[in-house]
Amino acid sequence: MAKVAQSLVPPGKRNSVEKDQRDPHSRTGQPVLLMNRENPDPARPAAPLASYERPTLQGIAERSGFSITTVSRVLSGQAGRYRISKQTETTIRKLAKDSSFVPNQLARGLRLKRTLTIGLVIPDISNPFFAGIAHQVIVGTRKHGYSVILCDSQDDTNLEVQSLELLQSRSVEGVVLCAAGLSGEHLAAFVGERLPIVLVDRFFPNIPLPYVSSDNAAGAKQATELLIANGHKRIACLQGVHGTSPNESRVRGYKEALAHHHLPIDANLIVGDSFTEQSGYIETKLLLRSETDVRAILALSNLNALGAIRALTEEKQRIPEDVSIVSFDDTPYSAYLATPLTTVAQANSEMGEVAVKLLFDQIQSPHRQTKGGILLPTTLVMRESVKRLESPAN
Amino acid sequence: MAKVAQSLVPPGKRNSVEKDQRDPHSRTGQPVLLMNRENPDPARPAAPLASYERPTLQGIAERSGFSITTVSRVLSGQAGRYRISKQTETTIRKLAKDSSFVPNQLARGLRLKRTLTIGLVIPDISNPFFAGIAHQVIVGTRKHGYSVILCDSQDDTNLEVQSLELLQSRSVEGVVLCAAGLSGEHLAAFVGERLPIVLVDRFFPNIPLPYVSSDNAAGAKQATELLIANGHKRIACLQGVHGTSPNESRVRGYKEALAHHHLPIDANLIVGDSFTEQSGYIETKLLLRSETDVRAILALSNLNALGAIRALTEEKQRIPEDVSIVSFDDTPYSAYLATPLTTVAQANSEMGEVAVKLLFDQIQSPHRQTKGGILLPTTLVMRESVKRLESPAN
DNA sequence: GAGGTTTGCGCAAACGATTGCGTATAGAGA
DNA sequence: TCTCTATACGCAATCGTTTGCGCAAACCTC
Repeated sequence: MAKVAQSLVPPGKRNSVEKDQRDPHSRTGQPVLLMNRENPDPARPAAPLASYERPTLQGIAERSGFSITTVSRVLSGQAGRYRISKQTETTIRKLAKDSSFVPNQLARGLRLKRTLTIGLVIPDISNPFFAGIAHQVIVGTRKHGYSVILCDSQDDTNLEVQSLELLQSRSVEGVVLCAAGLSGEHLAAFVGERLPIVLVDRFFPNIPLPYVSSDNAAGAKQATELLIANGHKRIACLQGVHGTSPNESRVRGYKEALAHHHLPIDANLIVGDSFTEQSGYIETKLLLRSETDVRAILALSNLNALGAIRALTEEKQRIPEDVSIVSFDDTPYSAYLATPLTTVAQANSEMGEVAVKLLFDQIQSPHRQTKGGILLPTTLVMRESVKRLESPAN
Repeated sequence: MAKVAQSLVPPGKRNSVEKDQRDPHSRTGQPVLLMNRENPDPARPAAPLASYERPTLQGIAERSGFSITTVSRVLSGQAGRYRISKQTETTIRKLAKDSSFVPNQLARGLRLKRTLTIGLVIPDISNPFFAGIAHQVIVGTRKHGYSVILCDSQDDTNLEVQSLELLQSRSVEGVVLCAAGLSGEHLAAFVGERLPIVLVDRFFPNIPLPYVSSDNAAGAKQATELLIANGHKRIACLQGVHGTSPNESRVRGYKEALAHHHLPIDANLIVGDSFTEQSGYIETKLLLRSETDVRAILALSNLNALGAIRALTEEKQRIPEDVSIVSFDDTPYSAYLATPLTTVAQANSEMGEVAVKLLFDQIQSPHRQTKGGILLPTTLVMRESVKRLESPAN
């Protein structure tokens, strides 16, 4: 208590222990600063904290007269455990608050090997589907006291690997990854690592990383069955990127539904190769020209559906009178389209939530390898884009 | 070169300097490791790098026989500047690659006081408008070799301040901020700081921070004038959060257009208090009941417009036959709505780009205080939601 | 062969926080 | 007076990098 800066302590407290708490190295009797390795010339007092430098433990230590150690213990809430006196604690706390001390997380992370940071890698944050996931991941991790470094892989596996390495170099404690690419080969290097990873949306059968995704097969099956139940027999399927798990599962669900109802699977009706509006547009155009008996479309993404709608409108096909549509992904706009769209809604914010949970399970108990994955149910949102075919039109 | 791991160096090179480059502390003659403070017992060789620990400069140093210093210089590309021999460089580079060394950015940041990281604070990343900005910011900063820590402030000034402090504690070099709140008071504490901040979308006249936003006033004015040019005189304005700069500017633009055409400004026609669908819906409902002569609506956000559309549909008002609408914010869906929507498109990805530019201007030359802001022009996207009033209906 | 320059590299002190020990003091007990 | 035990705190190493000096050996020069 002796060397507390003058103004900070009641005069009555500046008492007999004065000398005792001086720096033991000092034999000269003159007041000497602690931490003199930082301030080699004892005659020159430490410069006051420059206003533009963030205060450090050392700053507080100098001002309070206590050691860095003690300041650290107080400010990291360990005062009790280390028997720091109430007096001292109050003094230091006040000083810290006054100088608005914020611990340097770089130094902390370096020493503790805990950065309270996770990484999030997303193919395109401006895609509302991913944005929803990201939102939930960010809010969820914050509840754990963590922050997130967000990387946009632009759906490029090279950038994705780069991002993963970058995140590693920043010592994140885990990563939520919406993977790009088909094979997942590029992720193989990361499975053995100390770095916990959780896959979201897309996963890879040959890569043993835990994942959360939608039950895409069930969703697509249910959607297809809705169309079948409404009398449709020839149903086109506008698909997305071949080889990705969501796409393959959806196509599988589509086929299963047909098979289950003893309907033929016509490869000519399964078209497209990208989740974009373009692909939906072009493939629908082509379909309308070649296959005149198609009166129902299952679009495997919202953008595919948008493209289909544009093509149908151009070709003067009414929805659902001429052509019925069911689309994957529900959006805030789905209900407001010219024909409110019947959709398969994915629980994307839940996906974010579950991903966070899986990740923190791994972070908190690194031994227990969480393998396998979780499939979240989809829900079919009925609107007005499916017409009941009364007559056996086809 | 003496202590280079055997297999890594041509035998011919292991020559006379053998003894000289030994650890000078060693008087025993036995081979002693460098950095013996790390390995206090000279008799016990360093354990091989545990496979689950990321390699460090030290690991490479031990394996190569060179000092940490030299390894650092090679791997940070300073070999030339410090005259490290080609031989040595190759050896070290190979070793680094083989052990897939990645520098620890925490340590690097601590030492260099450069973290190559910026912060991005967004009210709600799942909002497509903000997501678009975020995307551009992330991609843009990556080009500079920076990563971004993303915080979702959930439109709460407390969380926003917390986020800013968190970012500071993580030593980010700058922040792009889509601010919440009205006054910007909570940001005052950050203006004098070392931390460069760029405001996006919302800004505050009393807070001297650089900003990028849309020229909201001009956009609203142009939209209003479009309605006026089509014969509309009583134009309702569905506004958003009062007091925010975008809202106030848009309302101002709306009023200017009316005034410019000598039309009365009726306060009863300026309604709403939030950028949500709810607000648009409710206010439109109320308008339709009280003001029977309103045949045009200017919605100050896309969600406001959506709410209005829902209300109009419910009330059997056709768009644009009965009521014309112009909305702020263009979305991928705007063209696909029941009535394709005429909108004021904001250049949100440009906003992200400019924000990045302004921020890096500040980061790279901290002296030059970039004050004031930049307003990006909006563009009026004409579609079919505005009807020309031929007769002098009102 | 003495002195000067170039080459090639290492020492050790930072950066800011944490923590296992150690230690000086006060008070208690004998 | 001496030992013993809480009490209240400090020392110094450590996390992994970077960098200003410094210092040999080798090569040049006259």
